[in-house]
Amino acid sequence: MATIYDVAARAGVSPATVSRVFNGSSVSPDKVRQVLRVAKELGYTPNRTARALRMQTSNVIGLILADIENPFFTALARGVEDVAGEAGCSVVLCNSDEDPAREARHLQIAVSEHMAGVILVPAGGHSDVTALIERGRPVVSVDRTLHGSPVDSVVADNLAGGRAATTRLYERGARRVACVTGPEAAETAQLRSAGWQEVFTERSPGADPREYLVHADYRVGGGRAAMVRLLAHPDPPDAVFVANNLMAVGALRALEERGLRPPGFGMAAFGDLPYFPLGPAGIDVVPLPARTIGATAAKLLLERIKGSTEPHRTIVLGNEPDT
Amino acid sequence: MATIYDVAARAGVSPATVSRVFNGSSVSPDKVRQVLRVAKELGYTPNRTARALRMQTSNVIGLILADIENPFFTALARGVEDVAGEAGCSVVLCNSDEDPAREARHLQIAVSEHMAGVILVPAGGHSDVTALIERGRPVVSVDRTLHGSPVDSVVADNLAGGRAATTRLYERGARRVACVTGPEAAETAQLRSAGWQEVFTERSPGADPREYLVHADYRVGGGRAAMVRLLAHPDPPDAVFVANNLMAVGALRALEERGLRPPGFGMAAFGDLPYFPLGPAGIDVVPLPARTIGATAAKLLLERIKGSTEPHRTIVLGNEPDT
DNA sequence: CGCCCGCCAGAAATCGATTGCAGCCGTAAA
DNA sequence: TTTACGGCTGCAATCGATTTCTGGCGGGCG
Repeated sequence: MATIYDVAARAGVSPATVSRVFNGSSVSPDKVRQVLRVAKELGYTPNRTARALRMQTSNVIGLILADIENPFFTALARGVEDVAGEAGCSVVLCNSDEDPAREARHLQIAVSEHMAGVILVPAGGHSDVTALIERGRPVVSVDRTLHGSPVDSVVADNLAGGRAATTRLYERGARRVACVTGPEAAETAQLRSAGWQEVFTERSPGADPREYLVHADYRVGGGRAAMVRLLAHPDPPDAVFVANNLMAVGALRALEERGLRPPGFGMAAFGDLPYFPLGPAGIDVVPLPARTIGATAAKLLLERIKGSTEPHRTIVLGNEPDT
Repeated sequence: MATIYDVAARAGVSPATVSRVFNGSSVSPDKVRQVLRVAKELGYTPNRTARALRMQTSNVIGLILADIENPFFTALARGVEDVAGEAGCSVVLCNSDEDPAREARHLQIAVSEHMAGVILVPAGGHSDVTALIERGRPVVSVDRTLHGSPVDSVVADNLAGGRAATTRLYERGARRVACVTGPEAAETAQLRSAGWQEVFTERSPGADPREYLVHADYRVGGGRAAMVRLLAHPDPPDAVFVANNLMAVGALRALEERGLRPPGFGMAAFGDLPYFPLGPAGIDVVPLPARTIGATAAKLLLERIKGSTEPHRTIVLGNEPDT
């Protein structure tokens, strides 16, 4: 690998000059030309490690996802990449798998790799990002908020979405709408089911919401099991609001196994169904602008990296599809 | 951030000793204890950037994917992560989006970030990995082989899979099996359709294979369009072999729009359908062990990183599901 | 004609870790 | 008692870039 010294020697200048050529300080035009020519000849690229060490920062931003196999998160990642790429940053992606320990390890790496900033889907609800913050590295949380830390957040309107989805099911004639939501600890799960519950208590006044609400794990298997449980109720629901995409797939499977399917059995889902082969097919989808969430988060992060010190914001995006 | 000098000063030893404590050289037991205590007090973590600069290598391995939104690749990524994580390496994931230019940029970064090695889904068929190789950084290609470079490869048995899928459709009574495959430039697309063609010419001797083979882009939209074209044939097929998961989804949509669906209209797909809500539902799936491919590649890469100099291998994995 | 200022370029310090080399000390062998 | 040896330890060089400081040079102004 050609270093800055090789270029300097061959161009008959000092390393400082070469550095200045690449970092836009004042260098006489002929030396600029000279240096660029040699650099091209030698195939020189600045060593990012050395640069990061010296500058105490890099142009890499970290993106820590909770589940890399969930299309919602990968779409979000696309949004981040699009914006970051345009700004000349590279994105490195890590997978916490909803495990706070793995998340902590990745955050640690972000610090010691001098990443310029981090976009994080907090796994535990109490992720510790102080190490980043102390070093002036901005953090943006996405999909879920991060309490008690000075970070920006970008989330969907979970409460309104839950409400809207449930309302639509009732308007389509459902008598009793159940709810499959995520883990109790998950903020999104709470909000989405809270939206459901508001409408449920109003529209199904006699019934006990607790009997029609099941917490699962936001994954296919969990959604299926939850649906099975709901169908076993003595007075079973005739529609269901499922709080995320993967569980909706699971719930559909459970229904299918019993010969049920939308729209006969009403279903609404929060977030677009992944690669659903059969159009909407009677399922009400509350759009979740994954890509926009990612893009917005990336913009916020880049602003912070550039030095913005505005008060920290939580941006709640409406439930509209990605453009 | 506490540095090695802070620890050294506070523990009353030299930085060299601190370094040796963390890198397992001989240090007297009491100094070890002393250093570790101080390190914990100060929350010291070695600066990976500095270390990478000095050692000319890091324990980060790069994984460059062609399409991060394709569940096949994310499953593959999981396989890589599982193995690498166990070996104490971190994985950073990049997305080339099938674009050789983006891929080149990521490879460049891999070099200048001193990554220990790279696992690559080659985008163009002629990816240039010489920069890595020259520096002794191993590269493993996955899903597709990389001609002309000294790298290990891990691929699925595309030819056999194409053959098997097509055979099964004929055995289920199909009269004429069409094929939707990937881009002409893609090796996997060629092999899978070659498998199909072998069986097709044998079982449908009168017909011209070229009329029943469509190249598309390995994405949902492309699969749908391809299927539409095939159905417009004057003597339309009554079954189709689709060469990847996403195009199968698209093809299903096209069928659905015309009131067709498996198993009435035969369909076989190469690779598991993503989050398919309705079990197999009459679709023949050639399993593609995505996770195993990733895990195998990671093992090969780690061996190379450890210094193995065995001749380079191409591992062809059979079409069996992930365990 | 002399002085000052601005522009350009180079020398050298710096970021934080690793590591070859050399010195120190204690013990065992001669 | 001297020599040798081996285990610890520290000094200082090193990785490759950035950046401050300093100095040379030329031009404009008094």
